Amino acid sequence: MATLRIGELASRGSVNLETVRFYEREGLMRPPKRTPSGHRAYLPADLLRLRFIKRSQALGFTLIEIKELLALKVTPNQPCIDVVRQIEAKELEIKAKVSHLQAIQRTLRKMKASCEGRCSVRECPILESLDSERP
Amino acid sequence: MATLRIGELASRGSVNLETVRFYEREGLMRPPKRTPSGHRAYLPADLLRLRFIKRSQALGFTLIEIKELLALKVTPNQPCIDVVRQIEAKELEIKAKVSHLQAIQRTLRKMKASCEGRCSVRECPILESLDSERP
DNA sequence: CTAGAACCCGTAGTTGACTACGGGTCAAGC
DNA sequence: GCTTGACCCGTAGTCAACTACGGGTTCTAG
Repeated sequence: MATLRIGELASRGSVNLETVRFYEREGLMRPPKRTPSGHRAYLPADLLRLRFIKRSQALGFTLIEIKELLALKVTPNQPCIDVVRQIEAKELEIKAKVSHLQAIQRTLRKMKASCEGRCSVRECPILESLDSERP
Repeated sequence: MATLRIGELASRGSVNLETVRFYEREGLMRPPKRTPSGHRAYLPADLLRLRFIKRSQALGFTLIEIKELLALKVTPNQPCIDVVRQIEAKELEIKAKVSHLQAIQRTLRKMKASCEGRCSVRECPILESLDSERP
């Protein structure tokens, strides 16, 4: 069947070739078969796996978490409840990040409202609030 | 006048002592006067400066950006327009981050809605979508 | 007077996710 | 047959923001 060399795999997965080797070292990509001369020969399934990694990453999963997700796949008959749990945990995490950022947004908006940009640096209320406001 | 040793400054600023030295190396904290034996002797203004750094950081500014903000303060008669610009740029940046995270949230919610956690890993629609959905 | 905390310094290690380097081998086209 | 590009490997460097280490001084309380 059609195998892919590492360069092909990398470009079809839109990642750097070194990244593929890195994922192999980190245990995210499985070590592929080798040609007699030692070059990596990937199967189409490996491209799927690479894309799985990139998509999970785009959803905010760390490489460690992705490794966990991939580990779940090795027992295909198990119920997928752990997958759902991972998704829920990530949802909570992202929700927390969003509220944190929104709190920052409110503070920045207040700061901007306090100054028109026409006062001097010495008396700028924005800089003053950075000096003295609660952290 | 009352000077602070580095340990005092660090604990009043709620940072690690090594962090203060690090900020000095990085040009964020000014090198303080020294006692005859070589110990750092900080002035109250240095505590303000340290807090300025931490507060700016809590608002999402990087150390490099904070250095820029601090640099603005050395010309106290200049208009503060650049301060306002920095705030506005950070606001935009955070807004972009929030929308990115919200897009992720929507995807995660859809995923969760697609599976009750009772199917098997082999056929779990969440894992399938991670395999095949657009990145 | 001495134990032990607090300080000094330069350097190295941490985290996460890559990315690059250098020196060597292999494969494909002309 | 030779050039050039793709691959091999292990190691080291990058970024940000610290944090720790080790070995040496100094200060302070009992």
